[in-house]
Amino acid sequence: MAREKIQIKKIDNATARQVTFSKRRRGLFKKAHELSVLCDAQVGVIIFSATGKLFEYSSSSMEDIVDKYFMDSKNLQKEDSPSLELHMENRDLSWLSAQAAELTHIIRQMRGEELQGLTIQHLQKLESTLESGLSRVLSRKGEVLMKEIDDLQRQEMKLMEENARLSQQIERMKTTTEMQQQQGMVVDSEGQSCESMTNTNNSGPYSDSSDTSLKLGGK
Amino acid sequence: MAREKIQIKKIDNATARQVTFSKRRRGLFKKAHELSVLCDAQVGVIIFSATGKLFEYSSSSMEDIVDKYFMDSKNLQKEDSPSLELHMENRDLSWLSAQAAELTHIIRQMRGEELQGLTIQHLQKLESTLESGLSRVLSRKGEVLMKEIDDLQRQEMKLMEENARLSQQIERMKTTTEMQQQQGMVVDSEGQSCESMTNTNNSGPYSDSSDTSLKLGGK
DNA sequence: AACTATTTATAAGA
DNA sequence: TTCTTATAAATAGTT
Repeated sequence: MAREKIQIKKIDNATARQVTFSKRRRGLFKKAHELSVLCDAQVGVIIFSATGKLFEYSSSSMEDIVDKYFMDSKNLQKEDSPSLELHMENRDLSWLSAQAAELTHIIRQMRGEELQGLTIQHLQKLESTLESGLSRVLSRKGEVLMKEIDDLQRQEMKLMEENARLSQQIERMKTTTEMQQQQGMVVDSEGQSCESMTNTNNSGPYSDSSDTSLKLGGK
Repeated sequence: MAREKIQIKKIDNATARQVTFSKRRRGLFKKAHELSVLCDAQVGVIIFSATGKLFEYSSSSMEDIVDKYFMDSKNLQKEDSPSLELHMENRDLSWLSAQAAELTHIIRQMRGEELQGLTIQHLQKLESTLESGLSRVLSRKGEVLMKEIDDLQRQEMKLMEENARLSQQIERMKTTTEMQQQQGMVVDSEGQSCESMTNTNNSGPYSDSSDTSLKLGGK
């Protein structure tokens, strides 16, 4: 709950996990204590770290609390063969399932489904939530598009510079070739030199356009 | 931790104490759950309210945790026995937790939060979802408002008709009274006879209207 | 139950 | 670990 929001899942980094364990353990014990005092309740907390180390807090004798717990929970176990363990599991599962169903329902309502039974007030709230969400999405889209355009412009600049460089190079090669020809040096026999000749032919004042079209074609 | 700082001592007001108990109990369980997931710890919390009611949270079987606790606290060996069943339980739980987290994330994105990293395509999709959702909500709101207006208009009509009837009745009663006065009938002496006289006076061709007025009075 | 003004808890960084 | 600090969460009092 700070600096950045975190997902509630096992922390990968072992060191960070240990640090968080210490901090949150202290926080949990503090909260447990406050609850016991503020509301005159009996509270017991047992924690085993991943490495098996025990930590505990209890507002009164842990033994008393646990004894009382088992007396109570035995009374609750009447009709079922499933152990207490399964009870817990089912409770947690059903709680989470309910949670998920609730969230799904909210999403559906945001999509404009399952609106029956909503009061005008609810609809109004939904409307403003959607409006602000939409406006944020639009704004974000604008940002992303602007960035995209910016990137493209930079890329364009780079390519133009590159083209200019290439043109210059070709210009220089042409000059060299001409000088060589004037000096009676003719080199047409081999493939490699022929290739360079072809490039030379494409050169001239419009050589940059050819590069651009290649680039565009590639995209 | 809000509005005003409070001292950590028993809350005097019983109602306030009960409310705080509910709120903080939920908060404590949530924190316990987060600690168990984030740090891969086993956590058990037992709470008895001042009235003796039991509340509990445990990341796995409370029985296991308590057993382990007593083994540990008696300085006996510590053991690790994550049964297959527990493994399954944790898997299911974490799956559902992940599900819930995913749903929450979707909702946040629909509210225009947590949009970093979304591609233009994603943003576009989000935008159209929000737009169609918004338009459905607006349309539903329109329906609800129209129905509301319709109901109000019907009610208005009813009331106007009723008013007309009542006005007529009063008009007639006035006339009757004047006629009685002209005939020299004066009846002002006793309470009981006066009452019966009144009833008698209300009888006749318009006795049904009196029923209506009584009904209105009762509303 | 829902709403906020505040207080707390705490994640990341030093 | 401890301290700091920006932020996320919890929650006291209210409606």
